[in-house]
Amino acid sequence: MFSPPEEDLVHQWESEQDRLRQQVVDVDTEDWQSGPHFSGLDRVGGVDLSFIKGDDVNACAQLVVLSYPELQVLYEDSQMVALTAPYIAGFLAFRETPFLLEALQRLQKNQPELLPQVVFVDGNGLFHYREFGLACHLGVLSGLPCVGVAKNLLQVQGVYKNEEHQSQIAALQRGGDSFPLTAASGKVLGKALRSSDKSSKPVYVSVGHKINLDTAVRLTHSCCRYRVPEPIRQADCRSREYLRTHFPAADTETKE
DNA sequence: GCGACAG
DNA sequence: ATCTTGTCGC
Repeated sequence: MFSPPEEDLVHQWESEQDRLRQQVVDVDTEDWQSGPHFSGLDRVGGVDLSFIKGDDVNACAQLVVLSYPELQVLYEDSQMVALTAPYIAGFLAFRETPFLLEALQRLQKNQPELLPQVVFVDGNGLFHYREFGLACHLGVLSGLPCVGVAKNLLQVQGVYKNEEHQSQIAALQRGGDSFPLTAASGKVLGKALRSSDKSSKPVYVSVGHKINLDTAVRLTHSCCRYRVPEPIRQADCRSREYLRTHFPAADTETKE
């Protein structure tokens, strides 16, 4: 009768994820996705949030739009926001999505011609406890194609970071090589991708919305100058720089 | 108690 | 997410 507040919150969030999950489209829906070189794709977006050390409330929400295939920054939006939801593994979207959506809406209102045709999200999509990670959440709520790219492996649904996984990583020879992340159910939830020849540590790609897994993996590889896809890397770099210049040493603030 | 735990 | 410099390697 009196369950802990956080437990109630989690239950509420789980049902919300179950409801929204039915709206995920895990196949290609755009013309540019069919071609071998994504002809027709001109703009790719990237989103990220950066925090001030020791402050888990105030963050800089970042949206960038890059040209494709040049990967030059066409648009940048940095906005300080105050997060309300706590971070709970499996529910990252409830903490970050509202502010990423706001950034996309600002762009649609001010320069709709620059709206990205696909958005790279730092985090997972279908590769998730309940197959509805941040990339799916943002995709469904925005209606835009989204790709989830996580830098670390989430051990879910029977996918483990064991010796077998390590050997599969070792077998990735060149940038573009990948192997599937298969759930105990047999469903492929995502792929581990060697994003460049240089980086031996893979990134984990999964479908967010309106794109199929193999297209998502090919696209991710084509957007990588370094290990992390350029849209996400730029969003990360620029949001961190924003915090550096607007909140210099916010940690060692003079106190009496 | 121990290990996991996207960002 | 953030705490944190240099360092080993190509």
